[in-house]
Amino acid sequence: MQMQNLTTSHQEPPQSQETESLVQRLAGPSSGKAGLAKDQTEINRIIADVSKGSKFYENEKKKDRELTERINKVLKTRDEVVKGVDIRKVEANVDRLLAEMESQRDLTQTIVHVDMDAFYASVELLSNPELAGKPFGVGRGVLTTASYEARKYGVRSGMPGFIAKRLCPDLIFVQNHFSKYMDMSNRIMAIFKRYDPNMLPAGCDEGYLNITAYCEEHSISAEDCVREMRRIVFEETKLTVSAGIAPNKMLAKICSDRNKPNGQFHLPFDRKSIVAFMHDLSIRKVPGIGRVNERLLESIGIKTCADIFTHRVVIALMDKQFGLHFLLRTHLGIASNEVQPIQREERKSIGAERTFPPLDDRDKLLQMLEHIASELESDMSRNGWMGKTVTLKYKLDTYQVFTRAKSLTRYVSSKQELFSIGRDLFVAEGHVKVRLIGLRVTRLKDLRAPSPAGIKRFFESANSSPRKRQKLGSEGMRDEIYENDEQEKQHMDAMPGFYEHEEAMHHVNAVEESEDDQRGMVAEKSRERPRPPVSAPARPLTSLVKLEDVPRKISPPKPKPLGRERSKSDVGQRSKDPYFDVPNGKQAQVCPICSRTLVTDNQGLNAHVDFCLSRSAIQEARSNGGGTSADKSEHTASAKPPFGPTLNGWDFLMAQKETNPRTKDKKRK
DNA sequence: GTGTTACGAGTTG
DNA sequence: CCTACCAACTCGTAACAC
Repeated sequence: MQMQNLTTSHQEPPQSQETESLVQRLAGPSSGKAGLAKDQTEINRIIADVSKGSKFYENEKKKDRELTERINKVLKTRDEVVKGVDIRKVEANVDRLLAEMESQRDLTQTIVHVDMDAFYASVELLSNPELAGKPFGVGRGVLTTASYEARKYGVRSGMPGFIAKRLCPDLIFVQNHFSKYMDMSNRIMAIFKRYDPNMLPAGCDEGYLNITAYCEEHSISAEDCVREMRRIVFEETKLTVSAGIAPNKMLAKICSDRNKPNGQFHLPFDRKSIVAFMHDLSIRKVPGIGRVNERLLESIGIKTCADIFTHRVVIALMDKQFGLHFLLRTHLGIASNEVQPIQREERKSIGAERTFPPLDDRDKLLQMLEHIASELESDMSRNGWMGKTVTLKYKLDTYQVFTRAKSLTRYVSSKQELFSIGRDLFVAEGHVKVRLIGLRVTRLKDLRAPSPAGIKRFFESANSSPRKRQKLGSEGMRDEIYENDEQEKQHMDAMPGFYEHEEAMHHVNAVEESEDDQRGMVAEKSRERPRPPVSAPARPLTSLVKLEDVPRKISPPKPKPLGRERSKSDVGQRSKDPYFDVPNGKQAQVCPICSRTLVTDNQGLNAHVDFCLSRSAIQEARSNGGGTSADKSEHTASAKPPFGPTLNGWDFLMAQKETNPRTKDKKRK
């Protein structure tokens, strides 16, 4: 929902480059969204005007600049990488990969993505019919959603209230009523489950279903089935749903947007139609491609999924940056069609954070932090988690975000421990003016044993929605900090969707202790590792020094993805650039995909030597053993599609040629 | 060499 | 009048410590 407001730019006109792309950035997801807006450029202008000069704006400007820089590097890399390679050959190899993917295409499952129309707004409408036909937004400081009338003015979810008001002076603000949404969500999901008990909720207002079996059993067509489902939802709740029917999740999701308010779209289940469908599709529509990747891809000429094919050679040569595998699949319209509820075990972290009016009073901030620690504690105990790494996160009033982590030898979850660790981390930062502070715990241990009967584990009690509960609860200190906690409530209600559901799903199993798995006990020593001596100044500097002004030596820049410059803590450590660190190859060969030189080390791991792969990457690949995360070697997707792959580029290669028999052994490790 | 820690970036709803 | 731009989560990457 939100702040993708800062979409991207097209080739910015020469005049004021920055401004152009910035204006777009500040503007809106517009590019994608269906039928809104009178005149998007006018809207963009207003938004830019209103934001002008704010800290937020300045920060966006900076980020925009950084992105532009990053793009330039990408282009440069491209020019280098293209030199001297046999384009034809690369092309042929990619085409082979494509053919292989094509042969894996599965059209047997009927997947549906259902998506409620303006969910919160619709729910509000039910209890307040007065609002019918009027432009209104739900939420206060930040809108969680907007009625369709409001959208015509360019008002969107995630937009700050004051900007919305500017765009639409008559805008009515309605408060969030969270529990209502949750109740409604439960009712709706229950209906969906009649069609697929195994459905995958993906937020409180949407989900994926596999209706293959249902249609079969009831001898009904997919379209009729979905129509009926939508009708029933409407009859039972008076809310409308849109749906997409397709052979996999990605396509279904895109399709559900096609006839958005209260409609459905069925994509024919044949290769030709699918490829045609993808042909003109903006890559931005593809789940997993956000505003940054959109711009990155655009810079090499890719705007639509058809362009992926056109530029496949460059993508192959720069797999690392773009993710060949993922993009090829996208081009073909191939993605996962697996639908099943999220399993509890999949959770990797749990946290809490809070935004407030910028504050630099240490005591108040610590109070805040303590409060967050206690929220987190109850969240964790309520849901049965403990964890070994605690991460502090804070955002300066300049919107710059930092995280600081501390790992422990034991699992923690109590407020006391969380707070004291968080406090230490925070205090070490010195004097800072902050607008957000939060804690997150990772390396989790699940206190609720893997349930033997994993079936009933989801959704039973969705209203246990912890986050909200807590926040509504105990707010002793808060009043001291907040003039009125209106805004605060607003945050509480800000984005309930997904996580609440997940929590809900997790809620069920009985608590039972599992023995302390000591797997992670090893690096005891390393945890005690002192902070890099030089790093202190690297912290966000308090006082008057703006971060950008701090000389590099002292405050190294944030790493930039393409050729990472090394993060703060690295200052003064190694001096070589690991990015170009060439592994000690035992044998070299020609990469079958891109024809660059390929080095294979004595462990059977492969790397291209002209760029990208560092030793640690190799190490990681090695330690990854299974080759799941897509063999960190090259030619695997680096873009992380939310829809799981079925085959990755490297596997394919390996299967193709019997090279490196050892690779396999090693991988099985 | 292996395993671990730390931090920024990116996406989503 | 002023209002003042999210939260949760995952991933990739580099460095450290034995």
